Amino acid sequence: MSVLPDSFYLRKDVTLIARQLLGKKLVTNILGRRSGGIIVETEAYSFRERGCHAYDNKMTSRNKAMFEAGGVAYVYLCYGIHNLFNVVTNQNGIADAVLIRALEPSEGQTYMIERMKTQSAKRLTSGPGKLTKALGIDRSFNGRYLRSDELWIEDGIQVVRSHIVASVRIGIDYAGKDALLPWRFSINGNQWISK
DNA sequence: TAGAGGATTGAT
DNA sequence: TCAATCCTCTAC
Repeated sequence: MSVLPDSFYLRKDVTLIARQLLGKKLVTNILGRRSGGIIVETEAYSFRERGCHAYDNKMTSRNKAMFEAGGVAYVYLCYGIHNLFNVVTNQNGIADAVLIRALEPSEGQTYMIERMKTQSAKRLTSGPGKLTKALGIDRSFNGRYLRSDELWIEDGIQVVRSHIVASVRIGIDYAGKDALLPWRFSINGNQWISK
């Protein structure tokens, strides 16, 4: 297993990176409690379209991590309840990011069950707000380097192109015609995709 | 500085 | 279908 290099994130095509993140493994190691899973669902966001927090290059205190050079995390609070985890991409000053929407757990399920306060190993990480909770990711990870000791993404499984499904993104009706962009990517038939 | 609303989720 | 829940952004 090898941790993804900065060059993976620094590329300009955010939808290509969103596709290539499928099959990669997101891992946290918090206080020695290591857990992680294979990425099975992503969404691309770019400053060029209205679905993005940094649309039109507008920087705020919330989204400023998106303007960093690719290879850091952008974590923010949604609906006052859920932490959502994004991978920042592209060069410094260009606000593109990929939202990680679902994982297939591959290690540390015991810790995930504990964090989720559930008895069941089912659907632990099948949604953007759930996977952050299961992995222990909160807003203290905002701006964190993705090759750090507590958080990283490494090589996982190969996903062939024909198994990748593109569809419209979730919950951005306010984005007008940009809401119709097919920038949500998932692994066809995977059990862990969000509903 | 007040008010509206959100890249969600789980219970009803 | 709806409430939970609070931060962020916008308008005044």
